[in-house]
Amino acid sequence: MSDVQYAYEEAETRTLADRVFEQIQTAIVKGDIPPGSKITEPGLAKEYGISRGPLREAIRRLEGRRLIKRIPHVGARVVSLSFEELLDIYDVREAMEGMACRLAARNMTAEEIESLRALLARHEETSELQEGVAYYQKEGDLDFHFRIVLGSKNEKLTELLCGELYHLVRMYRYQFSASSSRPKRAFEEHHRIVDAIEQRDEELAEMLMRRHISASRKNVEQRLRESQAEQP
Amino acid sequence: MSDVQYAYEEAETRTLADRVFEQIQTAIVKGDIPPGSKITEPGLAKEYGISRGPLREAIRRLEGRRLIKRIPHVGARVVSLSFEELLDIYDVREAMEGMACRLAARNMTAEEIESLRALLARHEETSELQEGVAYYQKEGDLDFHFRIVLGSKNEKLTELLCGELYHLVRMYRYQFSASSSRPKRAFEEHHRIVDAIEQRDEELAEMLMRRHISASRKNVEQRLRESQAEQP
DNA sequence: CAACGTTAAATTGTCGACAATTAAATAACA
DNA sequence: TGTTATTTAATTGTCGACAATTTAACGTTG
Repeated sequence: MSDVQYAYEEAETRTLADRVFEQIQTAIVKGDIPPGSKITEPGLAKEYGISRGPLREAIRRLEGRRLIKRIPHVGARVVSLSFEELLDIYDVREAMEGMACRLAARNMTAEEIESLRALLARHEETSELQEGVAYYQKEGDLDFHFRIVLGSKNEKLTELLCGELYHLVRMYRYQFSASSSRPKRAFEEHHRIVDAIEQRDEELAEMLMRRHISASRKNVEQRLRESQAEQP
Repeated sequence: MSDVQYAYEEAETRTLADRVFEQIQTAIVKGDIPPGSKITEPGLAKEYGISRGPLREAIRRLEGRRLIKRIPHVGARVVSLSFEELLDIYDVREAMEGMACRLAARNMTAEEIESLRALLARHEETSELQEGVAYYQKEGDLDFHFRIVLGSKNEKLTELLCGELYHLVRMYRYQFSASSSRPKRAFEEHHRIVDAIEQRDEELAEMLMRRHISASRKNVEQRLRESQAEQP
């Protein structure tokens, strides 16, 4: 966590509010501040060693990013997604990442595609070693999707997906994690997607990505309904 | 501007920062504060009659919403989109509104569909009266799209489109406005979209919406390139 | 002892003052 | 006259104090 390793000459020029914004954001995304928690200003201010002014600015920025919900004169809480919202995210991802994949087939460089292939190969190795460890697999899965979004070269698409939706996905990655039979399927699907991108087949690339996300949505939906039926 | 007309018993409970946030946002979206303008804190604070504290919080929230870009120790500016970003937005809209239209065909109530039909009828009237007035047409066009997004009943989709992208569309509605031949076509397309929604034909609804947005993207792209060629 | 009202504590909202940094204006020099 | 230093002004960043509101704790009363 120390900044020492980055021995930049350019002295820390960022603002306190900016740094705390990122710290709180990663804390939320990593789960250190769980969904639904209350954000108390004096508490966090003391924790981060700053006054309430910059802290409030950081909170307002997170509010704009929809990671925090605020009620006037009452306080701020980390967002907490319902089952419906969790599933809603999949539909949004299907639409946007489908488009991202189409654009990636158009705009990715040969080097980027090759690097994507290498990433898949690494995943395949580690997943052979650690069977069923869905956690690592999930982070790797996001890496894959992340690169394709970047490959679209569409700034707005990237902002919305990487700067907003993926935070939520990471927050709820436990709920998002697929069943033990999915990973193998997912790998195959990833490979086919890269194939389509490499062949510059935009339509196929979009279709495969949409199916891929739609399939994991169905998977998660079923699991959610099961766990919901257990404890009503 | 007086709040007197709203004789709510619940006294104005919102925060200064909240109100100013909305005021600045609408000022930006309406063009009163044009793209690229500098936001000076003392200036706006005096204009809105508040201190810099709440004003800064409002700015940070707008920064989170990506309507303002800030550079530490230098200042904040209203975002300013390049041609590429302007076109990028169309691709994002094609993807998200296509999905919204698919979901609307699934989830819109009969009343909502009827109301949508009525809206189209009103537009047809006014557009017959005022030929070629692209401005009104454009606002009406957004109304149409707005309702379909709401009809999707997907909260995340609605947040991202209505709470983020549409602000940019409104900001640049002048550049976004189509050529004089488009409105007639657009009307027909709108009608077909409503038909598909009414028939609960999800695939067709999505496809028609995607074509609709893709067509106006092509239209705008051509116009942008022309005006770009005139003054390089 | 449950429900209500009152008081006390804690939290949020707002402001003005001061420090730090950047931008502008002026002066010095080639 | 044009360019670089230096000083000045303006703007941004941070803090602590106080007011307003909500939450909690407490005691009262039926």
